[in-house]
Amino acid sequence: MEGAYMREIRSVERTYGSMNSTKQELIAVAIPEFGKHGFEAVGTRAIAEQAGAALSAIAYHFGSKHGLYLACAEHIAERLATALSQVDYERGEPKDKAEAIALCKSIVDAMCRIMTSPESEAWSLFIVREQQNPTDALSLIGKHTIDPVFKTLGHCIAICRPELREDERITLAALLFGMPTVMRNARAGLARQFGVEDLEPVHHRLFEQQIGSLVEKALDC
Amino acid sequence: MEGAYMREIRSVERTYGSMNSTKQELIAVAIPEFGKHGFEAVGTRAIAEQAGAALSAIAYHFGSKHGLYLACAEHIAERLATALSQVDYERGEPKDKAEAIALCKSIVDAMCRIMTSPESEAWSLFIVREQQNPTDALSLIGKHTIDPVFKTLGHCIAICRPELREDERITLAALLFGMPTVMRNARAGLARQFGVEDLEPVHHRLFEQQIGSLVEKALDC
DNA sequence: GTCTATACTACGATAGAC
DNA sequence: GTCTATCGTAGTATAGAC
Repeated sequence: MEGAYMREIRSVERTYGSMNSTKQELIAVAIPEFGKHGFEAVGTRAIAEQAGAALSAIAYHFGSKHGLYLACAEHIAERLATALSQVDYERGEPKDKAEAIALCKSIVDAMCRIMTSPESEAWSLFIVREQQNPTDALSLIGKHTIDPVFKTLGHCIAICRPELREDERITLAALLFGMPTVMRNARAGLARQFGVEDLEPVHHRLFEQQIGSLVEKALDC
Repeated sequence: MEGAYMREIRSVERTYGSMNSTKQELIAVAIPEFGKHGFEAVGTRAIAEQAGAALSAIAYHFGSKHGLYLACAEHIAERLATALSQVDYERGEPKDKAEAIALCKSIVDAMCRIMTSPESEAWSLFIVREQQNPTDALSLIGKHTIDPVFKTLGHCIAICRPELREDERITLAALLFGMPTVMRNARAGLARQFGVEDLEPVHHRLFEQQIGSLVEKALDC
């Protein structure tokens, strides 16, 4: 569907930059940097240089370093929303236990993929870091995308484990939802346990399997 | 047991400083600051001021800001080791499945307590943060205290779930061990779900319960 | 062992030329 | 829209008095 013409346009955009290429380049560079080292640890000069832009470009496009950070957060929130919405809408309301379990597994699976896919590696780090010490707007933005999924998870748990109170359901939902983040947060420690430099796709698969079976056990009581 | 004499000594120590009171005060101030805001975000001037010491005291006692950070890590590693060793040694080798499950639960419970106790709140934040982007010496120090516990966990899992391969056991151990950290890492998001400003002891108890039952389900297949 | 004073570097933000 | 140049502030580190 994509002819040579469009490919050329895109190539030109990449090479010489049109529209807001600097703006987008700054965001593209900043996300992995903020994710890896944290907001304060990253300097505006380093970001600008890596993006091939002048220091003042940050102030021009985003007002301040913090503005750039927020722009990164918004960019990630959009991507995350689309990644999670795929799961939500391909299935209807779960009617019985089996459907509820399947839906939960697909949600947790989606989280696993988000946390492990190399494409999204940069911003999964960003999210985890921000989740740990939430700043103003970002937590609000992020929650707009996470809340509906969380609600669905709670609904499924209510179907599978009707004996649980609401606060117990919330707690369980948080645990299931949070498990995929364990492999992100404890990454360095885990790599040591496996005797490798860094986690590989094989280990991600192992995690997905174990998490999946744990979700089943948690719901099929 | 503490007479006026000792109280006076202590008062003198506080006021004029003897031995290494400034040194210890600097560590005591730095741990929660580094934990809350991260290494780069915390200023040496702020730490010194809060500790009632001069800026140069940091350079004198620890060589540099990074030296202070390492000293904090060592201090925490000691405390963590004692907190976890209580669990390890009060029980012998687990001989049957029931004993293994009980030992696992006590380990995970200990982690929960470490993650939630107000006393250790400051350094649980520090640990989680460091675990996320590990720096030189600290990860080595921390692992010396965590590895034995992790090994015990793997041993218990081998007893309960003999059908699992070694890499699967490691994965499961990491998940069980990591669950208590979920409530730390996702703290802000969780508080929103519960509709409170910050997590309260009630919520911590809820987590401990749900985690406990999840551990049982994971092992009692 | 702890303080004051200071040198040096790097940061974020801004002004103004093109 | 992007650059260069510069301002004020803050961080680390050191020298020297007490």
